[in-house]
Amino acid sequence: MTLDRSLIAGLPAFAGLDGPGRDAVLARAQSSRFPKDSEVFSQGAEAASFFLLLAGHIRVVRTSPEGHQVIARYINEGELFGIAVAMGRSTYPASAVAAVDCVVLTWPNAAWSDLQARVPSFAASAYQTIGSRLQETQAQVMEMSTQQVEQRIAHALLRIVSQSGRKTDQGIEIDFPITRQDIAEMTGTTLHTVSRLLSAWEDEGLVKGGRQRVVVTDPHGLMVVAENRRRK
Amino acid sequence: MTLDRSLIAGLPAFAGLDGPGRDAVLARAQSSRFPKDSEVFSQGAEAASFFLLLAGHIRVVRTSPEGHQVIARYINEGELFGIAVAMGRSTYPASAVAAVDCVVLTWPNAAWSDLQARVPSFAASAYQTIGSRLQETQAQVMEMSTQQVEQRIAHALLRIVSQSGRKTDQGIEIDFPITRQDIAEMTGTTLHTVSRLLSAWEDEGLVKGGRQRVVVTDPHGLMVVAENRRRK
DNA sequence: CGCTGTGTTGAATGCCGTCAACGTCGGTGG
DNA sequence: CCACCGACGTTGACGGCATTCAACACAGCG
Repeated sequence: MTLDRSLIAGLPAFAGLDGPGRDAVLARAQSSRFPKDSEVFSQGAEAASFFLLLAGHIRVVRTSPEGHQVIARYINEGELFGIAVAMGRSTYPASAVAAVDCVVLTWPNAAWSDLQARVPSFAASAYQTIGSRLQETQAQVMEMSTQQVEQRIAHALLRIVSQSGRKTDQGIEIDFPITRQDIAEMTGTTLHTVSRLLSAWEDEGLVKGGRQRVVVTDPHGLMVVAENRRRK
Repeated sequence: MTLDRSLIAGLPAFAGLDGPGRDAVLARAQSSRFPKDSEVFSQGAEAASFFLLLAGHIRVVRTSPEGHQVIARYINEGELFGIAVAMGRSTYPASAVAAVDCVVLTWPNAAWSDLQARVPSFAASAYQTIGSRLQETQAQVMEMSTQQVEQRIAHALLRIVSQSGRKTDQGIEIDFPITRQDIAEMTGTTLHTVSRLLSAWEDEGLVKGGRQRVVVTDPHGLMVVAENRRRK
């Protein structure tokens, strides 16, 4: 089936591609649906494909040998992911789990070198994606080295709402289900500490919590917390 | 001046390149010397060039707005660095400082797209470099999330000696000057904690310290510490 | 010979993880 | 429809690890 071009027009991965170029890229792709909590790919598995998220939200999870889980990032609509092939890897370094029902474009790795040659701007977009992930990850290392838990969690929340926020009359809401445990795994802390801090922030009117739900009611106030600028 | 080809034969960045291909790459490069403690490039500066380290050791340092420093990595001989252009960045995200006197190959960014087209395997090597740095950085996030300071420092030392170790009769020595403060900035801790742990390990016969000097005398024993497997 | 950078060590504080208990929501099956 | 159960969330108490504060030792260098 031919994909509706309007679905993918305007995505960064397709920026600067004319109609024929887009078609060349899309011709090799297959669209499929992943229900909530299903795995798109699995850590350590042979990397056979790379992906683009058309709709939904996906979390990328790394599990340590001892069984600790860390959420490396959330993938938003329009982003490439699982591009192990572009990094010269043969296995996926993490697992990708649908945070909600998702629609995903899938390319076989075999298409990569061909696409790279014929549609350079598509490959360039993939490389830039990797570059900005490296940036973000290094920024995260800095955060974990220099900031305390409270600032890290505040930053993490602000990052999520800026990328995946949905405006409501209460404030900006994270538009996928996220548990305290999830936030803990993003920030290298425990769900207890996250819960305590969210409760405290709720008392201060900065956020509003719910079951698998977080609404930032005062982004500016939360920014003050994130930069450790408030009087205690 | 024409570079001696033997200097760069066998580097990963030149793997799979025939003589003419190598020459095409080298023709655009310039070799220069950086004395100890000098900056090859500076965080935030306009990225005008990319580099390859021919000899010496370079540390890549990120400084936060509040002035905290973090050592993102050490560059070893034969590695590409400062390849902002391959990530689509216009400024350097970190500073590069010579840990010892260094010899560096420099390409102007303008050469990038040309080289990418004419010598694809050179570009591929650069992309793979970025890919493995992303990997390593994500592994570091996992470490910082799940392990305590003692294990992190042990891992960091083992990583350094495996990449930049020099065999001596005492054990494996880090072959560039490194302070306790440096180790602290690599692992997100303080020089005090590093000093305490190194002293303790010296008592146990695992390492041997000196001024800006660390020798691992019992790599296997240190590995046991790194994996938290020892009886206290 | 003093100064600066580096390293060591002790003592006190405090952040945050751990342990524990309980509360609440939502789905499921009888 | 209701009872049950598991997942998720909250809160208190405690303790340990690592930072912080402080003082000192030592080496290299001008």
